[in-house]
Amino acid sequence: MLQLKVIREEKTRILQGLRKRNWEGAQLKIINEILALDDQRRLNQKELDDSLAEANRLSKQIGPLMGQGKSAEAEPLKQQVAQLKEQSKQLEERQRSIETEQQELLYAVPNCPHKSVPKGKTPDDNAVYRPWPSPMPVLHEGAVPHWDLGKKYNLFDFELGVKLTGAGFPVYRGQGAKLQRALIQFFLEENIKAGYEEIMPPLLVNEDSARGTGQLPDKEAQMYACERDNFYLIPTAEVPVTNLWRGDILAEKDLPIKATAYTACFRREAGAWGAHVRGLNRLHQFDKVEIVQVEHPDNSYKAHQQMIAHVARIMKKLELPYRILLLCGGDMGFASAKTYDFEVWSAAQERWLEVSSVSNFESFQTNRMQLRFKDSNGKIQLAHTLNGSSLALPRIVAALLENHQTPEGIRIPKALWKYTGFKMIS
RNA sequence: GGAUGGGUGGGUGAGUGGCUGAAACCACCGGUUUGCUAAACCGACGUACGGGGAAACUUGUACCGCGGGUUCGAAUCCCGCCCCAUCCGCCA
Repeated sequence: MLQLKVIREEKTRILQGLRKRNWEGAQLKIINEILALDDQRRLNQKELDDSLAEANRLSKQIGPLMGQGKSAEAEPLKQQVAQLKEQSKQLEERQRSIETEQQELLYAVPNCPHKSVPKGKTPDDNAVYRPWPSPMPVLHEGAVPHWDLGKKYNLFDFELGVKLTGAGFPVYRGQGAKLQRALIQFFLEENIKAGYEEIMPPLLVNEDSARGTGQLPDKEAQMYACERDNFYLIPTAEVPVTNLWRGDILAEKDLPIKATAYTACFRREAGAWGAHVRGLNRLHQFDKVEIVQVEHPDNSYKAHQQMIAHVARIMKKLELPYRILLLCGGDMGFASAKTYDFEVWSAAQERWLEVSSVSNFESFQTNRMQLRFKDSNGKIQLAHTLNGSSLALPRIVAALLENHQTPEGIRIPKALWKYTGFKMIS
């Protein structure tokens, strides 16, 4: 969530940013409501503190009096304290209700887009930040989509997944299974080479963690929940990995923290099914390697660019056509200040598929999870967090199969050979 | 699932209901001393939200797992919850 201090001090900038997210009159009023509540909160706190201070002062006099046996003199003091206490209780209740209301409003406000984020309402308004520079690949006669290739070479099986679990839970097998493992290994190794520490986190997290990265309270419907134990299956490794530092106050020299993790990801995606979800395009369970950075606010945008360059390098090694989009205000995630999407070309479906979303959240997540650092002046400030996929497997597999298919079989890019152990799927 | 013991500052760990925001030690930071390093010594050393101040800083309140209660006054007493450790059972 946005920092109160920032809303107070940079209201104009925040309002401008929210307009970029297509917020209008009524919604924008929330900002004023938050600020009005803040004035109330501060006023009320002063009153409360004064009341408590007076009660403390009087209480301190009572002890000695009782010790000296002057209970008659203590009696009126006791009554005064009792009165103050009653008053404090009311003020405290009021304070609590103000804070709750303010908190709820703050939760409803998305991150303020960076000034470089373009205006726009839908995915069509996203800017192509880096187009694919070469001509699109031309497939041979009789080329087919990945779901047919999967069947033909026995790489994955959706019917079996339905038998075991339900739709959206594919079973990978044979070279298909090994390809998954090879990609995971490849991505992790690339990330480690780039200075990321490998993390293998739990796949179930508690409520605090889900709240820390912003999955709760709003996106409850997206996560699978184990109600009995109050755990959630992670929708992305971002959740457990970022929460590793929840509540910490880091030293400035600890920054940046760079972490990578492979995990299975679980998404309910309720109601999102329909067109364009065939095959591996959209699943309830999928594999993903994630990169996360905790950065100094001064460096987070530089880090953002480095992450993009890093993901681009991996895409290149996979020999797949891709482009990078700069998302418009209307298409950005709730918590993000700036997001680049990587899209891979699916040659048989003839459309772009999102395979990575690299975002700078600035202090939106860290404010919620109180992830801070002590700067060189000894001041404590919120760190910035960034994350991105490097990469999500299913659509990469789809593109890989489709783009690299030949009449003789599917060509495996050279970078993967040492992980797959085979150069062709046939 | 059963039994027992625990949750105090970055860590270890004291704490008879008022003098405890909290001893001591370690770590960290600043300094002194010393060819260098080490050691020794001295000092500072929590967080949040308010008030005052341009700032350094100062001041109020809250916080000893969380939430309630008793009391003029709670880290300390009472109740509920959560979490952790160990042992037993089950188990890859």
